[in-house]
Amino acid sequence: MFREVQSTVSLPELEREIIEFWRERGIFRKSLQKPAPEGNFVFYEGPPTANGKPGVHHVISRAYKDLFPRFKTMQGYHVNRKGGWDTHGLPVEIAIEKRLGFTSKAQIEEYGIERFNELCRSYVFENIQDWNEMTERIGYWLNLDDAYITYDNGYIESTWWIMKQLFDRGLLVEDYKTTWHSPSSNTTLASHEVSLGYQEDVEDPSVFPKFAANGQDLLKAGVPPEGDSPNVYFLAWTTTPWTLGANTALAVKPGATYALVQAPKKHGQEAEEKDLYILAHDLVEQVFGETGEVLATFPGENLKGVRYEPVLEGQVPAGTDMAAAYRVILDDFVTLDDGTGVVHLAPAYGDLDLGRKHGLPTIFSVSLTGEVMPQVRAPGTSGDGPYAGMWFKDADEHIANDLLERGLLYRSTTIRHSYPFNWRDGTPLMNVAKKSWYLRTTAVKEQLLANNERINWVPDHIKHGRFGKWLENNVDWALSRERYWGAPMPIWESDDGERICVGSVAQLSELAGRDLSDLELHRPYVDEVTFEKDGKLFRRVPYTVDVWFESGAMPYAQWHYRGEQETPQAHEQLAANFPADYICEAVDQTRGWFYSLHALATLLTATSEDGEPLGPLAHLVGSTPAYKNVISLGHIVDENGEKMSKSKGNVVDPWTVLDAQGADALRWNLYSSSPPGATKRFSQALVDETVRDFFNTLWSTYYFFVLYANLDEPDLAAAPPAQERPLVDRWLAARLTQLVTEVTEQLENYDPTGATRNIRDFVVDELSNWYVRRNRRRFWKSEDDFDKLSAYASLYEALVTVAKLIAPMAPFTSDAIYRNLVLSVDPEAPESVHLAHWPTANESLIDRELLRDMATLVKVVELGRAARAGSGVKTRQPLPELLVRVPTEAQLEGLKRFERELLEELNVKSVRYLDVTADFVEYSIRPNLPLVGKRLGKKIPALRKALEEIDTRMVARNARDGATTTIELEGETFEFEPEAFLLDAKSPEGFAAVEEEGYLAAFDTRLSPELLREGMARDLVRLVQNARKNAGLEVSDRIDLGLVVDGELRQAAGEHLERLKSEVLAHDVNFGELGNGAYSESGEIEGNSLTITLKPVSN
RNA sequence: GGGCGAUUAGCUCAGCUGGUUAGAGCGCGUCGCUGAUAACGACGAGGUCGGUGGUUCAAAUCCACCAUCGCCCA
Repeated sequence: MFREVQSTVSLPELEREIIEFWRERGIFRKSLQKPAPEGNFVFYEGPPTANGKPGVHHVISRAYKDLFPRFKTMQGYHVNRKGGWDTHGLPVEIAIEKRLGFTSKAQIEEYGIERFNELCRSYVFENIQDWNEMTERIGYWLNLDDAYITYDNGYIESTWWIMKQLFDRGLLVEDYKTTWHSPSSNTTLASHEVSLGYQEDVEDPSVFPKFAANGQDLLKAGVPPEGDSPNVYFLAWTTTPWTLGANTALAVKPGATYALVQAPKKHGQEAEEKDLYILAHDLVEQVFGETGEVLATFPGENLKGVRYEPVLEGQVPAGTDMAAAYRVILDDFVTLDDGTGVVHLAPAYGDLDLGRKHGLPTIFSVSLTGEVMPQVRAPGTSGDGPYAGMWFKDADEHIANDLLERGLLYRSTTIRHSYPFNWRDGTPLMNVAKKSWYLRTTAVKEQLLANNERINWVPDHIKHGRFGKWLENNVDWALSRERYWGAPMPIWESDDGERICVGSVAQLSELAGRDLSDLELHRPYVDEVTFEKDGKLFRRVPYTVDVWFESGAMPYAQWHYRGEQETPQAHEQLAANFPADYICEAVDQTRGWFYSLHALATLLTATSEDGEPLGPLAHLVGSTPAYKNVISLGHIVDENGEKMSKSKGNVVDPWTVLDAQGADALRWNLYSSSPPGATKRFSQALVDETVRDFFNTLWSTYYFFVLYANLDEPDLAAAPPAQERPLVDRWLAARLTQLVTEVTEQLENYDPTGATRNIRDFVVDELSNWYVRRNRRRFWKSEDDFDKLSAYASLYEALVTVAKLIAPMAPFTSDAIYRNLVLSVDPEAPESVHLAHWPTANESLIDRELLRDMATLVKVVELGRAARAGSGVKTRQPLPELLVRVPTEAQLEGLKRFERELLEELNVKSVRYLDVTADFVEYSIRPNLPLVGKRLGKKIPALRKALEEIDTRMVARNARDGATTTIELEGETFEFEPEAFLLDAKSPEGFAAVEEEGYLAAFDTRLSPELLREGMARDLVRLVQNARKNAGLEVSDRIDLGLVVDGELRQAAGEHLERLKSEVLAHDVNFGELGNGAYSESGEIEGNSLTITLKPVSN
């Protein structure tokens, strides 16, 4: 009937069979083609780069990605899972540079961009085979045949189209940008390259330049003129003297107190002349020690706008308006922790954003190759300055010395701090403003925030935390890169600065006057395309585009979408696949892909306040974020909470786990061990525990069913409807229904942790260790066909439903169970669980009272087991009577429905139900705090005291009768409903009893000879069963049994002969030995020795 | 330096809007049970709920500060 099932299973082996089956029968393809009455569920694959071997962290994100498309497919959605590969970017270039032994960009150009990019192109798919194998092995269904690849011409052309849209709206502009620049190789470094090169404990100058304040302005500012000295200086502090020529402002802190101080002209020359200084009052002592005398104090605000003299001039670009320069500004970024509280600002070298904020001009002191410019000289002098051409770090000392000499430096010393260096050649970096192309995301900041409100973040704190804060502090997106292996920026420029942004190959062909449809859109080929327009020659700007822009363009570029040039079908395709219903990546993508998708979608779908389309996609899809639900995964660490890294040797290779425990166990462990956003501790041991705890239990339940169903061949189609089955079956149906409802809701809320834990508890605790254990006799013993068929049908339905519920999480095991159970009964059913429909809950099966009563039974059984253990009487020995008390009358009545289960489970002959006020039960009473706490407030301690002295039996009676109890507390009278109190029943004297929260179970342990003999009979059964097992018999084999027993034991065996025979499937029982090669073994029961002989007989 | 998150038993984790005696699984010990289960059941050992202070009749839970770890940014 069903395919035979082994009692233990090798999941990895099973999974390989299922993979083979999926492949042969094209199950994934069929899941895409099956009817989708619910429409599209859109999933976006965040593209990985296939250059390295995939690790556990890749497995985890793919496991989470896979779950929801499977779930939604079963719910009747169509889920197109287009794969994708990220191919461009600096890490690829660096890998190639490393292979070629290059340390600078010049070497790349010398080698040839064409050859270099060719190496990059082949490198990015170096490990594609490993990726594909891993993807298939873990059951990640993704359409890899039709994957998008970011280096494809079509993909690049789509990014061009997007850039043109933004350029035309004035959102793609060129401006200065602060970058970490390596003057040794004249290159901007990417942020992660910068962090590679940070060095601790670097010695740098620490100088205190003196900027002469304008006396008139000071007067106006209310700073009192003091003494004879005409010179009042702002005392600043800097570690980069080479930037002093680029100074255009000084900043002070609003709200802070500043001081006018008289102190020596130079540090360490106390006896000499004094100067007047302005600095933060809090820092006077730190700077001057005992040598400074505070003459006056005033708020920092007073200093706003005061002019001062620069100590060095710099190179002023043509057209720069210097009117705003050399004044004091106010800004909260100024700190009073170190320095002087007066900050020297050089917008060109690190303070660009502050400069913008305060409208300061940007002037320069050092070239991009690290040489000091000739314009750097003392004000009022002319000709090339004394530092012209000097390496900028070498100039520091000369500048400091000259300023000391000119009386414009109070002190020159050194400090140790961390500073970034070029990670390749160890030369210092410069923080410098360079021209760069920006995407003006700040122009749509409000829409970015508004769209974020429409996204469901898991975990939810990301929404207003990490992501929301990032959006609130949004700065324009620096888009251009001075690199080679990337999508080229489609901007062509004439010598006089006219720019054309090209939106398609067709447009470029038109401009160039030749057909470029075969043009390879990478450097260097695209650089070779120039054209003339209006008599001017246009060349492409030398930049590539930030790879994050490409990834963010994926919703459009994966279809090679190019807006207005497209057919209606192409528009439809885009609209049907945008926005995403679900995406999932690790938390580090918050400012990566999560942001790039969000920013581009917001820009492209923007509408004006009155709903007019601004972005080119607004008319298609309206204003929308790029995704509606997003899971941001925590990172994975080893079992000690440490980051996995090769150097620590704690990296777990996914294949060791996949080969030993299998993909389902790995997936299930990932989903259930902690919520998606949590940092995950991971070890193979934990996955192994998942196998033992969940999969083995599920499998043995399934094995049990198949084993007995194949013996009995029940006609499942003829089973009575669930409502008409025995109580315990109806209970199982009710719990199963609840489970379906809950799991569906949990998955719809993107809570795989809750769903997997919920299913695990049902399968292990309720299905296996309660239902099957309690009911197993019904499967192999029942003479009652109705009862037996009900049991088979109930277990069958539970197993099939569980197989469907776990299908999205454990796609292999679920399919193996489903296929055997369902297709053996109904060959017309879908051939894979992944083509089946998600279970629906029939709420009418949820019988609340039944659920409550079973819960009561379980509780009483638990207490009963504890009481039996405490009684010293072994469980096999029947006891005469069980005494039970439960908190309410309703529960008591309900429990009576399960009396048979109670008697069997606790091996007891009868049960006595105690009235809730039964005389020999003592009570203690506690307040039900959640209920009365708020009402009583400060009177709680008084109530506790009152309850110690109250007549507990009266309260118990009131509870039974539903009457209120009146208690006076501190002069005030309170009426308490029965629920206001919790009654704990105390164990009666002389009984083996256990009580908890108003439940009580007690045993009468007086044993009669009859009961003792029954206990012996059960011992006998157990020994015979053991002997059967030792003899290597099958469960269903029938035997002839020979018993050599004496005395009490002989009598016990005689009295319970029929039971013995049926329990051990004995055809015949002889009191004597069976000869002729019968299996034989000896044992002992209660001091009586015995010999068991048995041999199988044919049925 | 800033932002976000975490910190509960030896390990992995639950603990909802403050409220009964802080729980589960694994591991450990003792006992029991077993012809579906590499299981199961009972009992036990194991916790200053990261620390300090505060609010409250009542704090693992709320507030403040601090510490450690992780991620992101500077």
